Parts: sequence; structure tokens; C-alpha cells
Amino acid sequence: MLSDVAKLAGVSTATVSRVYNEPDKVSANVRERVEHAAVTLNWFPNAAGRALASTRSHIAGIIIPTLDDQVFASQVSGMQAAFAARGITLVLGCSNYDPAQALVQVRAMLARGAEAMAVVGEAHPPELFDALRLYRVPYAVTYAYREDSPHDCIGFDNFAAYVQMTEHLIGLGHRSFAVCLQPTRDNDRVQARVAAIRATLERHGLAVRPEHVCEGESTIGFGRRSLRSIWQAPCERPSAIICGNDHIALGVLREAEELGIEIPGELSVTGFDDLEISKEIRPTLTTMRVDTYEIGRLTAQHLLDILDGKRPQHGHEVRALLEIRESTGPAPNAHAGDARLQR
Amino acid sequence: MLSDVAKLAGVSTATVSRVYNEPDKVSANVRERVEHAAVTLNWFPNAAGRALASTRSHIAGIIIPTLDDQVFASQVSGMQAAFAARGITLVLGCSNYDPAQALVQVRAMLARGAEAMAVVGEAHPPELFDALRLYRVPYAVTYAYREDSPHDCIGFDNFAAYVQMTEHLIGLGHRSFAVCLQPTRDNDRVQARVAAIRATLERHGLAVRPEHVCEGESTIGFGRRSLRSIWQAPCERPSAIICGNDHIALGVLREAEELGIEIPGELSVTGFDDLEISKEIRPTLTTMRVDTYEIGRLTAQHLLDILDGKRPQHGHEVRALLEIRESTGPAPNAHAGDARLQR
DNA sequence: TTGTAAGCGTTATCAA
DNA sequence: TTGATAACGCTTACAA
Repeated sequence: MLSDVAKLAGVSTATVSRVYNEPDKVSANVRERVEHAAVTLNWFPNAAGRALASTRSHIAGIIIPTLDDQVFASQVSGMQAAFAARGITLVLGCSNYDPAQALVQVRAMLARGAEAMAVVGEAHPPELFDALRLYRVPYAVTYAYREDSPHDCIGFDNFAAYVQMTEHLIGLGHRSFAVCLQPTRDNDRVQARVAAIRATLERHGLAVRPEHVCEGESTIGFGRRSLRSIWQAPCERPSAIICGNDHIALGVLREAEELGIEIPGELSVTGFDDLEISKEIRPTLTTMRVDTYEIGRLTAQHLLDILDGKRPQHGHEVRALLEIRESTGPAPNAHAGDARLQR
Repeated sequence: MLSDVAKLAGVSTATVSRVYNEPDKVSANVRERVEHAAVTLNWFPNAAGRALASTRSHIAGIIIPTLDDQVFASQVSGMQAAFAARGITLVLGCSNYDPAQALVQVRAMLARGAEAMAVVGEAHPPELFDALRLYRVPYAVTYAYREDSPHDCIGFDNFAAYVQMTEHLIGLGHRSFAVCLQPTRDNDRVQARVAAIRATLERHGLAVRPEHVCEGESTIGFGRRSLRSIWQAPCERPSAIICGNDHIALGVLREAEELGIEIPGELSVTGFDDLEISKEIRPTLTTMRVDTYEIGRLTAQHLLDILDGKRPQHGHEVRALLEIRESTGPAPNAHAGDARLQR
């Protein structure tokens, strides 16, 4: 331990500590001796002792729904890299989309003395945010961005993104829509997307038929089943399907091929996330892209700024980019004028 | 802090500590008073103090190359869940395939007092394993499994898997091969796969032409570029391409469609990992599946067993399952007999 | 620039 | 079953 190093180097424990925490307050000569002693004894500072004495844990936490989703994995990756560069260890918790688990994880991280926290979305128990405030731990909500959010947030505006997507289709002359989404429960991002679709359609005097709303797991299989059920429904078929992400959209595309539905001739399809495969399959998928690694990096930066005593902005908005590709086109029986409107 | 709780409950600090660590050594009556006091004061044990006094950090670490790859993300997920169930926090480090970074991360985790560690693969600096041994931290190598490994390992036999894959193609009558792999440098798993392909072909008196070996990033784009260059090479074209994973194979399939190469009629293609999309695209992709979440879970379990003082086996082998699908078929000019041989 | 010594918030030993 | 008290390994006033 430290005192052994001190003894071997012939200095006090305070000096050894300084060598690692305020190196320039130690003369080069002494510093070298200490470093040599440390190497000899194969010593490095013990984090627990350090945390206890300095009341700084050098730990930050992030709670995500699941690592199975690439968008969250890359966000963690971005945060991890940015924090590591500042000597802060990132601790990860997965809630599995369960608010109760998220709360437990946050408490565990507070017990660990996390100095900063990030949570995905705002759909969490109030106790979660209460705890964060009570212990004065700076935190940020990620992946979602709202001007008027009570929390600092770093992400994109899910509502605005789906307005844009819906307007794109309306501009192409579409008037009959279906939506296939991942579970909306406890998920404010998905809820915002649904709301955006509804609001945008409503503005044009349109609405989605209940038979044309599918909610289920975020998989290709769900996308396939959804299209099948939509196509079999005893009502007018939609000319466009808006999906909650690329996985689901990929499933819709695959099933369309199977059912002999022409895309985009007969049906337009949109996704979200812009997976690598989405621009490679035929037809290529119209989707939106968000730099989730950057969200992670910015989040870490934001929290570091707060720890540094800077008073950063309310958050950061990251842009969601619409990538128009082959899977969307003019509605089958649209007036030429309609389709041209927004092009 | 704890002493406040003790005061409020009218007991000693030792008793408060017991309530949380050895609850049944405390009378129900006293326990209740303490718990009530803790809730009132909104107190929970501080991990640093705890770690210092008990010399147990309740932290475990894992070093993976990158979170961008689903197989590592799900392994982390499996470990995290298993450790969390035992009150152990998992700390994550990404090496970005850089051995030096891996070493730094391991040291950082040792400083944090990690009680157990997992690292992906064995291609690490000796100092890394030396450090782990020096500090007597139980560890396991994951994602790779060798009977005769000096380390405990949990994963699958990369060599055996690619032998099986290569034999599958040879059984189909293929005699001319190409391989498209992710970077082999500092990656023992990929190296084992190359070795397996070479050894298996050699056993049949075959070898891969240098022009037919492509090494590059693990992307669809690399797969596409590789097939193009292989197809343009001024030598006999291969009848089968073995890819290092599904991403690369997906790229090969896409480029084949573009180039008008018939699959599997003209060319057989294989991947590895069995992504969800691989059984959905046309033609469906022949590949191998490994349960990486399970690898993570087993790794955590193995390390927990060691911490519990059990002396578990040398490791666990997880099976890699060959999924034969549409992208592989008989070699174009194979004798009927050849193709039947291994069917 | 360096040293002394008092904590930091728990757990663990021993005694009661 | 409970309590007193000395660690645990480091940081940080304060003093020299």
C-alpha cells in the first residue's frame, strides 16, 4: 500500500499521494523516487481508499433499456470513451424496459457514489429523478430531446422526426397509412413517435385505422406478421406503412416480397435508425439516421462540464436525418400534383 | 451516514452494519428499528467505505473489443444480468482491438478492486495476464475455447467451427475457395478460423490462392468490395467463399446479385454469427450460430463459483451450430458422387 | 516543497 | 444479541 511506497522512497504518505494527484507540486527528483518505488512494489492507488478520502468516486453511470439494440450499445460506447479519457469509469445498468429495474439500478449506482448519471428517456418513476436530485447527482436524459423538458437532455426530437417522416409520405400523395411499432408502454420515445404520426395525419384530416396499428417486438418477424395481418384486414389497404425502426421495416419489406406486393409502386415503407443493411437490401429502405455514438459522447461531455463547475446549456439536440431511398414513392393513385407538392 | 442511523435507532454502528450484512444475527425488533431509521434518513451504505473495510469491492470487470459488435454486446448483457443478481456491479472496458488499451483497462479495473475479470480472447500482452495473476484476481477468457488453454475459458472452438464449415463445402464438392475475413491482427479467434480453413483444405490437397484472400473491416461494404476484386482477379474463380461473419457475407451476397452471379448455382457463400436478417434475405445465408448471451452468463457463473470458493472446471465449451441454408449448394461442376458424400 | 495527523464511512474483532 | 473500537488505504488541511 501507499505507506510502503512512502517508506521505500523515503518520503511521507502525503508526498506519494501528491505524486499521483498534483504531480507538479512535487520536485522532479522526489517524484522519480516515488514512481520508482511504486513500480518496484507493484503498487497503484486503491480506488476505494481514494474515493473515501476524497469523496470522489470517479464513477459515472448509465441506464439503458437493453444492449441488444445497437443504438443503445453505441451510445454506451460513446460515453465510455469520453469518460475514460478523463479517468472516469462508466458503470452500466440495463433496465430491460422495466421502470422498477431502472430505479433499482439507479439506487445501486448512487450507493457506488456515481458522480453523474445518464438515463435513456424520461419515462421513469418519479422516485428515480427524486433520488438523483436528493443526492445532487448531475444527470441527463438521453436519446430524447424536448425544449421544455424539466431535465437536461441530449438526443433528438422524436416527435419532430416522425412529423418529418409522415409529411414526406403525405407529400408523396399518401392518404391511407399503417403503423408498426415497438411496445409503447414505458417508452416515451415511441409514444412521441405515435403522437407525431397521429397529429400530422390529423392536420391533413387523416387518421390510422385501428386495424392498421400493430404494436410488438422490435424484430423482422414482427414486421412480417404485421404486414400479413394488415393485408388481410377487411378494409381498404394502406398505401404506406410507417415502422418504428429498421428491423420492423425490413420485415415488412421481406413479407411484401413474399406476398408479391410491389414496393414502392403499391406500398411505401419507412424505417428508423438506418442500419448498415438498410441501404443494401432491395429496395433500399427510406429511414432516418441518428448518430447515437455522438449522443453518448455529448452526454459524457455535458456531465463532465457540470462536474467541472461549468454551467452548460439545457442539453443538446442531435439531428435525425431523413434518408429518402427506394422504399417510398408516390401513392398509387395520387394526383400528379400532390406528389410534386413537397418534392 | 451509518452512525446517524445508529444514533437514531439507538443502537451501535456495528448493529446497523449487521442489519445489512448478517441480518439474522440481529433481533427482529432491533432490525426493524434500524431499517426504519435508515428509511427516515434516506440512507444506504456507501460502497467505498464498505469496500475499504471489508476488502471486497463487489465489482467485476469485462474487457471487450467493441460494443459495436452484437456478439460482444450480448455477452456483456449476459454477464451483467448474472452478476447483478448477486449484487456485483459489472464494469465495462472497450479495447478497440488494441492490446495496449486492453492492458490499461485491466489495470484500471484492478485499481478499482475488481474481484473477477473477463477478457475476450487470449491475444493479449503477457503483462495483462501477469497482472491478473499477481493480484490473484480470478479471470476467464471468453468467446474462445481451447482444451489446452492455460486460462479458464468460456466460449466455442473457433478452429473446430471453421473446420466444420469448410468440410461442409468440401462435402458439397467445392475445390476452389476464397476467404473474406475481418482483421487477423491481435485477434486469436480470427486467426484460429483462418488456420482451420487452411488446415482443412490442406488435408484435401487444396489451398486458397493469395488473390482469393481478403482481409478488411467487418462490414457489408467490405464484403461487396471483396467479391468484386475476387471476381476480377486474373485466375480461376472460386466456387465458394467463406466469410468471417454475416456482415461480410451479406455484402458478398448483395454484390453477387449486382454482378449477376447465381447463388448457390455459381457460387456458395457462408457467414458466421447468424444475425436475424441472415435467414430473411434471399438467398438465406448458411452460417453458424453461437449463443453469446449464454457465454456471458456462464462466464459470470464460473467467476462467481470461484469467488464462492468452489473449484469449477477449466471452463465451458459452448456449441457453434451450423445452419445450412440456401447460400450453399453443390459445386458447379462437382461429380454427383462428391456432393453426395457428406450429405 | 515536504511532513504530520486527522479524517472519509464502513466492517470486523473482541468483549460484554 | 449487542457494543466499543481499531482497522481499511488514501487525501488534505495545516504546519514546518
